This record gives sequence, structure tokens and C-alpha cells, in this order.
Amino acid sequence: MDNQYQPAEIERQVQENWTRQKAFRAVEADGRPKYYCLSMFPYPSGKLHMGHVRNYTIGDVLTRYHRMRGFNVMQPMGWDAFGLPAENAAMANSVPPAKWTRDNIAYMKKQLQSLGFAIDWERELATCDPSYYRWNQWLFLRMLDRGLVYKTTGTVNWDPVDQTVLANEQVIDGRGWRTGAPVQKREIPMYYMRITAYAEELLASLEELPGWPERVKTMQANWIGRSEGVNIAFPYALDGEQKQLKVFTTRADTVMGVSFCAVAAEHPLAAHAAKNDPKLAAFVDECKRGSVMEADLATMEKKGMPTGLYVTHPLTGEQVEVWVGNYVLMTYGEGAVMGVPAHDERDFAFARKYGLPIPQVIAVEGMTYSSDAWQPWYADYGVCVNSGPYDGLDFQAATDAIARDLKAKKLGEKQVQWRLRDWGISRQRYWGTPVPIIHCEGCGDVAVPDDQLPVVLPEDCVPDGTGNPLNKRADFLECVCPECGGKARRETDTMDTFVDSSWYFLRYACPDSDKAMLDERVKHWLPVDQYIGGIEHAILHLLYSRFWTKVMRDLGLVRIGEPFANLLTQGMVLNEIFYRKAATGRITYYNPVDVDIRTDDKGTRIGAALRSDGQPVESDGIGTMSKSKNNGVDPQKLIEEFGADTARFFMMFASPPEQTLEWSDSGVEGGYRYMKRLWAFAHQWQAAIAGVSKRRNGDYTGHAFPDDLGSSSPTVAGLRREIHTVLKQASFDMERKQFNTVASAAMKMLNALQDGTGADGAAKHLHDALHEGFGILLRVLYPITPHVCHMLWNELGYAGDLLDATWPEVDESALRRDEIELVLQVNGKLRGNILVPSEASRAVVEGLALESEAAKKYVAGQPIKKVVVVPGRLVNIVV
RNA sequence: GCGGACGUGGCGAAAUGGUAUACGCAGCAGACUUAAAAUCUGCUUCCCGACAGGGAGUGCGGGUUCGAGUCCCGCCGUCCGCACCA
Repeated sequence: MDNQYQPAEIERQVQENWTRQKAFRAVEADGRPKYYCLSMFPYPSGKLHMGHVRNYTIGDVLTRYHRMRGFNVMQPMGWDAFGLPAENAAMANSVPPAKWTRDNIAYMKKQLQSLGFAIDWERELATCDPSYYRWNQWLFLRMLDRGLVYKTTGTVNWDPVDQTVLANEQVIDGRGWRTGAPVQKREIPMYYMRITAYAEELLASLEELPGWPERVKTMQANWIGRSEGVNIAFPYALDGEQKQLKVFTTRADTVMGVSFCAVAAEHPLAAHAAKNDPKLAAFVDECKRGSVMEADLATMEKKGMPTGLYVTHPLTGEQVEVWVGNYVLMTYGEGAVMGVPAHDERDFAFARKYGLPIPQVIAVEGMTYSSDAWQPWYADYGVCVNSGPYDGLDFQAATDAIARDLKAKKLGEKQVQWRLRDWGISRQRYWGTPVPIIHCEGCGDVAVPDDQLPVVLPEDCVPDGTGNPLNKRADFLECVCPECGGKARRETDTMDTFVDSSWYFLRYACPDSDKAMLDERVKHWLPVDQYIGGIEHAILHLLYSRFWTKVMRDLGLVRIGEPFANLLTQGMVLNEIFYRKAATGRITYYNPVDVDIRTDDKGTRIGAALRSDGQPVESDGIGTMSKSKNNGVDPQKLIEEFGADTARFFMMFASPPEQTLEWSDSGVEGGYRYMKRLWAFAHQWQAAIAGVSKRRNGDYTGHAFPDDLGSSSPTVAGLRREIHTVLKQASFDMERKQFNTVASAAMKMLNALQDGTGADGAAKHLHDALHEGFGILLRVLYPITPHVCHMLWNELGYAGDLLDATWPEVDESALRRDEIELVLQVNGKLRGNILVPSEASRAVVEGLALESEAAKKYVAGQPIKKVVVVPGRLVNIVV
């Protein structure tokens, strides 16, 4: 091999070797424990971005490391291939989404392969293949049978010019992204999955996931949003009929302080009252039209109007006026609230504004109430006052008593309320899984029989932005009703792409199963032992996947209730943002590769300028790589210039996996320098290192260094001590997935080996120590930069294939030394070092410490209160 | 507003309650070179000091401990998530 480091050539050869021997094929029948390592599959957008490189490198390091630890590892890969961008690309280039998607898959697969990931490509799947999505349809129908799928109306964004439904991201400032027309809301029939039926379990079983980050679990728990309270009915008569206004409250103890009720603009009562009141109708209309951005809602002024309707307080019998409030959400609870102004900040503001009474019903000891201004304690738990029979009761006792009394009157009871809503899966789009339903005039909505699955999506459509092209396809639309045999029309809605990604990790176990959704092999591989992906999927994707797994368990398809045992959420890849603001106010962003940084002679930054014209540019700080900020770096260029190993090394070295990673060109070059240094060292000492294994007919990889060589010279002993000390740290860091310090460890090892040869190149047994140390280095580095390690392992004559090597063992005897240096502290302050025999007892160490010069100087005759000895570390003299 | 994470050199970062700043980047000096690049060697937290040496130091204030970047309490700041949830 060349003495020059040639990554392109090395990586090509090594990858060919792996492909030839099918090195990463995962087979079930195997005595080893299994390890299923999964990275979130990519959307085939065209080419890989840095986030992918980081994600898949983390997965690959874990994959290769666990193989070294004796696991039977499966690392699959596939494509989240349905979705809107393909339709947009189709419109722009007049190419069918299917072709665009498959071309992208082919290109991105090549990119992934060039990075040398240990993927079992035989398990590859794409969600746009009928062999995959037929099982979306099949499970949809099973859920329909069990009432877990149902049909009802839902609200969508409607573009009146293009006559099409828009996804949320296609609505910009309330207007259609293509037409600029104000978006309308439309109620259309949609299919929903009853995820709320699993709310309780989805929340409770979060506790079975110790391998998940706390914050992801918190986000999921907040999203599910369980609250305990009481449902209260306020009776009223309308058009001679007895009715009830139902509200939900978590503060039933304040019910005696109700001075009004408020309903959402969409509430039936509001609509009814508005019929005879044009001003109210206008207000209701205004509320409905108002911004749908929830962040805006929170800061919006609280407004309301009375409906003129009154309801009866369920306990006092008093008449309570009903208002329409712009802050009441139709989508939570019953769309109505009771107003207790004295003990709810929002209700307080509302009551003050409209002159409603604000009676105190909760007292907190030592606090004085006044209805003039809100005080935070008003919302605290306390003791009931002015509450008739409930006076003196605390929160729990009052809630219990009130719930009991309401229940006796059949006007309320305790209830658990969820924030989670059912999952609407219908999309009025072309490029997705067809919903397997047939509409028949006589029989209504009819399920497609199993033997007619899959309902195949025609792949030659080119959307033009004006509605779903399936509506123009007679060959798709026209069909026969499975029940009556008459003419019928096929459903053209497709499924949310989150459906596709809710079970792909199960299908990897048996991607070729054509008789059933899953087969026996699922039992072997699942659950996923390690899942890796972006934090942006912390809620929806992970929640839907957990939901589907539980549904499939209840259908007898899998045994597990939770799909992902351990979750690693990788940090984002950031880069600096540079821009110029023109006099017109227009901002232009410049890619960091085109910008030069100017520094003073201490290296402190003083400015930045565009290379092409030398004029200054402003920095907008560090942000996620994005097209809009023009701060992305193309991984392809990185691989071509430095090779996959350097790309992988930098990604692992620059920061720990869960933290953000800042791009740095010079950091990449540092990684490349290390690769070159490694290569050069191996070739400089090749004869020595390889010679050892020839001479001794074996090597020391996986074995302790021969006893007679251990302490042959200070150089050798020192080198071995350093290698094994660093190895110990690297093993610890690998287990806790802190890969940046594993990369550091590899660098330290090379530094130690170089120092060893420099200090005493002729030391006895130095070659043995180099052979051992370099073998350890190659195995520590192998999960991160497998190509160069594989090549050097073979060239230097180490035994076997590095693919089958085990993680190196620490030789504790190499760490041993006769004398150790302890830190000497006086009153916790560092005052020097002392040398003590490594086997010295506590008393001996104490004695040596007290006799030392430093101790005498700083103790200076003061009485000694205590001496703390931490074996192997320090002595602290307290005076 | 609620919840979470974080705050360490010029920069990315390390430190399993025990020598803070490992490893790398940038910078400075030197070697090699006609020269540059590449490569190699050394230095590089701050302050005082010519040196020897001394002092300060992990956002700020307090606490626990023989000992705190690390644990606890209170502030300040940054980032992220959720957000009129009754």
C-alpha cells in the first residue's frame, strides 16, 4: 500500500471486501444475543444532508461496537418515501413523484454506501412499494373492524383558486403558498385513528422506558395531557326543552364562586344565540376567523359577549349568565368553562373587563383578598369560604364533597380529561397510501376485501397543484362494489405519511414476508435495542409508533408493547450564518465557505469578509444548517475531498451525540491530519509492528502482554501504562455513548505511541509494545473510522478480520506502578505532590505526607485536625 | 406563563465529588525549505513578576463537604419544547 494516505482508494477496496463477504447480513439463527440498532429512515429528498451523516454515523458506531462486544447485530435501512415534496418536485419538473422518488433513493443509497455503514441492505424497504403499503391498508381495515378507525368530519385548509386542500405548511400567513389566495376552512369527511383509546397506557408505560431521555418522556406526557377534575352540568331550558351546559374543571372546590359561564365561538349554544342577535353573530364570526396560531391565541386580549341565555348553578340554584369567550377552546373538553374570577387569572381579567361579580371562595392563611387586583395566591389551593356547606374544607375534601353532591343530583362526577386528540389520517393528496374504501350508492362506504389488497396507487400521475390527480383517473376511480356488485367509486384520499413510519421498524425483521404483515422473525429482533434520530420526532412519530405497536400487540401481531427500548436523540448540525443587509432592507445570506474570517495576532476574531469582493459581512451567529440561511455544507463534497473516515471522525469528535454540533472546516482538517498521521506512523513502524507477530507466531490482540515483557524498561512500561489507562477511559466512554472522548482517546494513543518511539526507539521490547498498543488503537478507532483501520489491520499482519475482532481488554497489570504520585492538599488547597510506594498503607501515606516539605511549610506548626487520604489520588491535611 | 436543558480558555470541548481546561482548532515561536504549502518541535486561562515564585479563576450570590465545574437553595443569561388545556 501507498505510503501516502489515499482515502478514496482505501475506502473503495475495503467496501468491496465487505460487500463481497456480505459482512453485514443479519441472520436470526445465531447463538449470540441480538442487538437491533436502528436509525430513523430518511425521506428521499434528493441527497444526504449533514444531519443524516451524523445520525447514521452514530448508529454505525454503536452497531460495530456491539458486534465487537459479541452481539448479533442488525442495522437495516429504508426510505420514508411517500410525501408532499415529491408532488412539489413533480409540479416543478413535470416528472411523476414515483420516478423522482426512486431516482433519489438510488442516489442516496450510493451516498450511504460510500460512507461505509454496516447496513444489511437485503432488508431495505421503501414505503411507496405496494408490498409495504398494502399492510398499511390491511391494518387500517382491522382497526376499522374494531372501531379503532372511524369516519367523521374534520377541518382542512382550502385553497379556493387551486380548488385543493393545503397542508399546514402550505399555508403562509393565512394564504395559499402557490396562489396567495386567503385560505378557507372546510369541513370534510375524514378517517381518524382512535389513539385516545390508548391515552392511559401511552402515558403509563412511559415509565417502562428508562432508556429514553427524560425530556422526550416529558414532552410526550405533556402532549397526552392528563388532568383530573370534575364534569359539571349547568341545566337550562331552551325552546321548552331541558338541556345541560357541560363544563370540565380541575378546581371543583371553587364552584361556589362561579359568576358566569363561557362557551367557545363554535359551541352550539353560541350559534343558537347568534341567530337572533346580529352583533353576537358578528362577534362569533370574528372569533372563528381569528388567527389559528396557538401562540398568538395565548397573548390575545380576552374578549366576550353575553348570549342572553342563563343556566342554573347545579348546587346553589342561582341563575348564571352564559357568555361567548374568545379564549375558550372548542377542542378541549366540552368547549365550555365555568367562570370563577376570584381564583382564575383569566376569568379575573374577563370579569373585571365586563363588570361581573368576583366573589372570594378560597382563603389562604395570612393572605388578604381584594377584588381590585389579581394576586398570584388567588389560584393557590386553600380552604373554602363563603361556600355554604363546604366552608372549611381543603381542596381534596371539597372536591370529594362537591363531586359526591353533584353525582347525587346527576349533575356531574369526577372525570379524567385528556389533551390528546384522535389522529386524523386522511390526506387529500396523491402521493401516499390509498385509503382502502369503496363508495357505493347503495351500500355506502365499503371496505376493500383483503383478497383485493393492495389498492395500488397508479405511479404515472403528475400532480399540477389543482387537487388530487386521482380524481381524474377513471381507471383508479371506477370499481365494483364488493357487496352488491354494482358500479362504485374508489376513495381517493391517501394516508398521513406518519402511518408509513409507525411500523417500518417491525417490517425490517421480515421485509420479504408476502403472506402476512409480519412473521415469526419479529419475535427474534424486536424490540429495537437502540433507536437514533432527531429530537424533532420526540412527539408525533414516536407516539404514533408506540400507539401502533400497542394496537398490533392487541391484534396478536407482536408481543411487545413498546417498540424502542433505548432512544438517543442526536443534536442538530449547526453552522455560522453570514449576511449583508442592503439599503433597501433586503438581506442576502452568504455561505460560510465563501467567507474569510479575520483575526488579530492572538487569534481573536475581529471581522469577516466575503472572499470574492473583500467587503465585510455580518455574522448572525450560529444556526441549524438550512437552505434559507445558506449555511449548509454538502456531505458529498466532504467525502470526496477528505474521505468517509474523516467525515465520520469529525462528526464523532466535534461534540457528544446528544449535543448540537458546530461545523468547522479547520476541525475537519484536524481530523484529516490525524488520519494521515495514523497512516504515516503505521508505515514508518510497519516492519517493527508486523515483525512481532511473525517472530512470535501470534499477536497480543485479545491477550495480556507477556509477563516477562511487562516492566522491561521505563519507556515500555510507561507506554503500556498510558495505552491501557486511555483504553480504560475509552471503554467507559463507549458504554455511555460519549463518542467524542473515544475519538480523543484514539488521538491520545497515537500521541503515546509516537512519544514512545521518540523517547527511546531502541528500548528492549518496544516493538512488542508498539504491536500491542497499535492493535488496541485500531480496535478503539474501528467503529468510528472502519476503513482505514481495516486496511492497516491487514497490512500490519494482525490476526483475523477486524470485523470479527473483539473490543480490547484492559491489562490491569500494565496500570500498576511501584511508586505513585499523590496530590498534597492543605485545607483543600493544592500545595504540592508526594511520591509514595503504590502498596503503602494509609498510615504510611499519612506519615509521608506530614513529613513532606510542602506540608511543613503550609502547616507551619498549626494543630492538625484531620488527614484525609484518598487512595491513589490525594492527601488532604486539615489544620 | 409552564416544563426541560445548558452556562468552563480566543473557539469546539474534557473532568466517574478528589491536581480545572485532557483531546483538538486557532494563534505565536522555531526546524526543514531559495520560498511557500505540507510536515515536525515547543509555547499558549487570567493578573503581578525579568526570573524564582505568588495570587485569582468554571455566569452571580449563598449552602452542604476535609474537598464543589460537579450536590442543594436563590438569582441572571442562553437555547429548546409546550402554550388561553379551564
